[in-house]
Amino acid sequence: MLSLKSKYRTHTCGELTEKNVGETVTLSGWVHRKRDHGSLLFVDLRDNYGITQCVFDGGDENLEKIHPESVIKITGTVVARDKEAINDKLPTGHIEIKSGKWEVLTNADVLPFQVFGDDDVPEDLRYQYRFLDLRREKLHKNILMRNKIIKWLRDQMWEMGFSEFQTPLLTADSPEGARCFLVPSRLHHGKFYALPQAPQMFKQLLQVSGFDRYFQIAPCFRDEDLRADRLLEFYQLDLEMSFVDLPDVQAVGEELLPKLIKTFVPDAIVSDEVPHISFDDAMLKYGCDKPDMRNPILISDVTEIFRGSDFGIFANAIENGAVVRAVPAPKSSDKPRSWFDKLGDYAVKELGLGGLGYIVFAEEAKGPVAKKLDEARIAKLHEIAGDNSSLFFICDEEEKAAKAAGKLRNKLGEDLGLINPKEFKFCWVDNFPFFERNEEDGSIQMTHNPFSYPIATLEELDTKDPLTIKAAQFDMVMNGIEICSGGLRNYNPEVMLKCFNIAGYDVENVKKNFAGLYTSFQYGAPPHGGCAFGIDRLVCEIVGEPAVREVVAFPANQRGQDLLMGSPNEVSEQQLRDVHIQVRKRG
RNA sequence: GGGGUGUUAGCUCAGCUGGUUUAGAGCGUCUGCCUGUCACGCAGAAGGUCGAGGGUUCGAGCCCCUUACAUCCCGCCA
Repeated sequence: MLSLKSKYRTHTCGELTEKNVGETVTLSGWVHRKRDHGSLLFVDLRDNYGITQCVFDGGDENLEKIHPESVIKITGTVVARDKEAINDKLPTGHIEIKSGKWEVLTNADVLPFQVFGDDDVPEDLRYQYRFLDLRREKLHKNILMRNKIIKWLRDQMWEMGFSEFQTPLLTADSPEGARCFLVPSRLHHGKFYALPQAPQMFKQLLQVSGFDRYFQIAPCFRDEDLRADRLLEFYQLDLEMSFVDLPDVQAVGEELLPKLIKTFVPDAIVSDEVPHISFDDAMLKYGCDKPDMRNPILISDVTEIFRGSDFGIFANAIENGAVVRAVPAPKSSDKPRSWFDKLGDYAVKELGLGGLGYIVFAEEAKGPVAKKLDEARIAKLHEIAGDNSSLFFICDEEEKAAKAAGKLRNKLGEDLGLINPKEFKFCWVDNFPFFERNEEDGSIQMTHNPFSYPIATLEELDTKDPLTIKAAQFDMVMNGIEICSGGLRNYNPEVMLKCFNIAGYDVENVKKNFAGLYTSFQYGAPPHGGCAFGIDRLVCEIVGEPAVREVVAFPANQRGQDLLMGSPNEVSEQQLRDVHIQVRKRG
């Protein structure tokens, strides 16, 4: 390994121990903290590798005045600390540097916020001084962890026989999905490059090119509104394989993910099995397409129990096509009235429901809904809920009811403490519908990206109701977070044209929008499939950060600005002229 | 584009139902003291257009309206 020694240091700030006692050493780093006792001065010196305490016996007037975060070089002798003075919190806590000489390398001004400690600091200040923020312990650790995870993932992919590729960042706008970032072309008047939303077509072309197994730690760009878990530019572990069926692609995820968590979260309880859940089942039982499998609550459809009952609101709605979904809350029968009222508020405010009906199954069935139902119906509901539980009812049009029930399931799981944060559970969600009906104009459109393969023969595509056709497409979900999406690709030009045809596109359109890929399919394309893992989100889960910006060194803020570099910014008139652009007036 | 929450010292926050003349505390900064601290301690000082603008009121940090900014969510987006 390359030595870390230089004219600035003989050791790092994290490596000296009792073994080094008596040695004369030189350290360089940031003044983390000073403790001034008059004629005795302690300086904690920090670098990437750790913190070492330096003592100036007799004090030092000049050093006392220096600001924290100034960079200094200290030469001194390693001495063992007295027993009482040992600091077990530091790896170097058994020794200290009895200092002779020191020298300022660079001075720091008064800081806009403290590097030491874990004070809350406003986001905009943190971004404006990201280099200071990155010195702080938590963020510094997160970034180093990300570093290790990416190296580990890359090693795993190599071991599994994948080859690593780079694909263009200046490419063409692809017609589906998110908005692209555009880059004007200087050489081609009025034309634009687009930054890739993902290297989708390139990785497929690499399959057609015969490379068999592709992977890339790929930057992806999407010009959409941001969230805590979304960035303008983010990274995916992108992979693609030839001559595979769905289970072959999924095997990569099953091999990779549980092992990843076990490697980087030592106290995690990781379940190796990755159950398959169909999209329809996920929407019914979990109320979303990314169920958190740690949550034991299962949603039931109880439409038939309420049909024709005396509970008029539901019975009438059912006649008009609504469904009723029941969400059980285990061991909640002793909750006070206020708990139920709060959930009712939540349902109205957050879920947009008219209200939240419920039955409490204590000694007897209680609650306003129970009064309206006969014994037989109550017995059936009791069976679903279990003893000492309550059952919440959501009645609405199917998709809305399912989604609201899913959100309630998540909230109950959290509120009732049913989720163990140390646990990591996975599942596959598959059998997504290939087509869906456009709510606005009633037309048939593709649900997923246009590259996925239908689970249907050409003949079935011709004869079956398109809405019943499923896609060879899957998501991998970890603890309720979608961490991977993939599937088999549509490599057969005939099938591809048929699918586009059903969605209302003609041959010319396909040839135009997918020119390169479509052409390549005319010359022998292997059956292929692949997927992509969201690296930023994975790192978040591993280090326990809810926000993806906490695991990226230089993220844009929620408005897509980089306050440190000042992007996006205006450019000169000449630069605009070079790329043949005129900025329109606002409004 | 829409909704929730927030904005008081460099930073974190308190400030009751609108009414102690001078808006408080901790951290940081500055000055002084301190030989065993490691969140060092002690004494003192500086530091405020209460985001901005308008309104209600005898009186507004607090109530109302407008607006800016931040953040989280919906739409959008894998």
